[in-house]
Amino acid sequence: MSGDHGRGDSQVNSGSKGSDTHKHKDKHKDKEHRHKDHKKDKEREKFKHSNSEHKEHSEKKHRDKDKERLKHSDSSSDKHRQKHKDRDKDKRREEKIQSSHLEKPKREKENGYVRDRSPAGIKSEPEEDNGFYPSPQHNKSSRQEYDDEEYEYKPKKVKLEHDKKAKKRKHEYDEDEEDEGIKHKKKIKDKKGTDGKKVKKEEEEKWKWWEEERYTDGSKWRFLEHKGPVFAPPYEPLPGKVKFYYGGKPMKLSAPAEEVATFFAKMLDHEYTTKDIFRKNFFKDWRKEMTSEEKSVITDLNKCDFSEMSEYFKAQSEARKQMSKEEKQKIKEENERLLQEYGFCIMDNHKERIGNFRIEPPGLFRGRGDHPKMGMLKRRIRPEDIIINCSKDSKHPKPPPGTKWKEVRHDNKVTWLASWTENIQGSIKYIMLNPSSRIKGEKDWQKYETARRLKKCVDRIRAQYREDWKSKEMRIRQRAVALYFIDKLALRAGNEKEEGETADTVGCCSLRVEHIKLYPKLDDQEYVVEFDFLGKDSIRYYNKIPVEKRVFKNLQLFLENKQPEDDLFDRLNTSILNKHLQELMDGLTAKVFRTYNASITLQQQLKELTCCNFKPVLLSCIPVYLYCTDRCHYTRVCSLNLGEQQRRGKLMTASQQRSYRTTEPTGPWPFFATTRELRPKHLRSPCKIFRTRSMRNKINYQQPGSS
DNA sequence: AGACTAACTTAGTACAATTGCA
DNA sequence: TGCAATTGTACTAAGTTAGTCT
Repeated sequence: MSGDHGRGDSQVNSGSKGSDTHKHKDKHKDKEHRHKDHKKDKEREKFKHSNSEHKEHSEKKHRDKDKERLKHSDSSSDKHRQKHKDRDKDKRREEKIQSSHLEKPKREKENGYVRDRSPAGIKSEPEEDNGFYPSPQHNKSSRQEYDDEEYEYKPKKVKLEHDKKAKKRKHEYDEDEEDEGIKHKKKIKDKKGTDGKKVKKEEEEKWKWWEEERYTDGSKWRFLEHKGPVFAPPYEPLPGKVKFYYGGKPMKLSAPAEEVATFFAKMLDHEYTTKDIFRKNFFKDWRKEMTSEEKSVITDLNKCDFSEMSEYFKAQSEARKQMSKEEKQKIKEENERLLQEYGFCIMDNHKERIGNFRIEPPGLFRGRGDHPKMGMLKRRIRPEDIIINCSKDSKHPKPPPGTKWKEVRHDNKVTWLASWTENIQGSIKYIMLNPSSRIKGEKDWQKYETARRLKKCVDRIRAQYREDWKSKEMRIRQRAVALYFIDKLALRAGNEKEEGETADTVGCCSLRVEHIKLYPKLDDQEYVVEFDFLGKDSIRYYNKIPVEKRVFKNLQLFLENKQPEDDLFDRLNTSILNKHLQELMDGLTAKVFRTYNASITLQQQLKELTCCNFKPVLLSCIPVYLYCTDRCHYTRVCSLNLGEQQRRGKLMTASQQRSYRTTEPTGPWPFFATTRELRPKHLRSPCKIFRTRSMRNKINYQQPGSS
């Protein structure tokens, strides 16, 4: 059964152009009407029966009226559509920014992997808080055997060392630093000197975190020390000769206004700056930075001439390209120095690479698709905005002289090192570790393990949702059809989004009537559903796919008496769906289907397409695409980021190894091959494996069947 | 039950670095 | 060997999920 689930999807990158066709005619007028945040009604009614009461929601009157007419929603349950749109967002954001995060103990859910609960709760007092992982060298015995049937992570033995002195830690840190820092440089040298032995030795020294046990108490670490983030360099005013003109006349701007103007000038060649929303948002925010005189003069963006600024930046970037080798080397060294100083942290007793240790610099917000906030000013983040997370007994990072952190906290239930609240959407941004870190790798591993468990019960789950297509209850039918789409078409869950805050994109649960078309017959196929919507990142999803008759009939039912802007699945949301999935399998959520189906597809395709008896595990950052000639579509099967060192040395980090595990049990460990090793001789003709990004771009623009 | 949102994963884009071809 | 094409990496936007509060 699993075999017949071909992904018939095709993504067509349409950008904002595509989205135009998706706009509702009366989008603004009717904002209220089709706001996606309205909550679905309490679901009580039986599909057939309906004597339920009609809840009144005055704001939704029109819509509710329509709903009332729905044959199938007879029972009453009009959607409960509570609006909160009109809330004062700014106020909320303000509050959000001001309110400090509360440290709440959270129950760690391990997706069902770790069932044991270690009694070793973690203590927060420095004297008692110095548990270190047993070092890998001394922990060989804890090596995990891979067993498909009963694979489980074992709980990490939590060794608590009392009173680990800062001195000792410092010592280890230094040692580590020396170790890693020198190692890194050495490695490069060795590479150059083709000294294979040393490299090999270093490979062996790599920390095999996956052979160790994991925390089971929900804590993510015992000890965390880092140097804090690197801030964006301060604004450097333009040289006097570079002028801004307003209405043809040169005008000297105040530094804050000039800085924001340079953000615009730097984007002048970009299509963004021609978009009305972008210009409007930019101008509004820019004016906030102006002095009152500037504000009184500069009233029309069209009269602003940034071209001299723009030319200046172009010249600068040109000059950068033309720099001498020495100069370039100097910059490289400086970057390396910053990386060495701020790019690593000590988590438990290992030095780990930080993913993004630089704070996002100020600039203009570039949303994707038709984002209502594009062009808004992303403000400069100051130390006062930053919450630092580290262990109490670590050497806390120092804020830049004369500044303070917003807060220093010690929450080992989370993985981030620093966070701040961003001003565009009011969301929180984090500084976290690199994918090669233990903490990311474990999570990744766990993800694939969950997918592997799904493999064991996917037949049951599919049988179940097929059965549910016949349910008496509308909500169950909707749930079952949605799940079928998620499984068959690899659609995303599709959360509801707050209108006006983001681009109008949807996923499965948030599909609207206008996003599908039903064709009882199309060409020589029956029961064809045509999907046309903007998904994540406003990438257009366009697909025509034949579905089973029952699904088709259900869809017809769901569409009855609905307006184009109404929800297709009006009795469903991601929360309902995921709760259901959780009951079907521990740890199962909608996204697991994507992981599972991508993995199984990769595996099947490799099996089908390769003729050597080996399991290639793709080892480079090159995205690999498999072309399924029978279905006329391409599937992106994988890509990953491999660090420079690994790439050069052809080493694979643990997390990368995990990333490439597919749902099939791999035995002790698969034979690894890189994409480069996946040569034509390994392939069955006439299959095609594409590995280039340029190919991906071609693929993305390709309509299904048009190849 | 729904609103809110913290925390984390996924994924596109820009540009730097590297490769490969004439 | 020089330049165009391709690939790698950093950055950060846009998702998902689950916990908590009302």
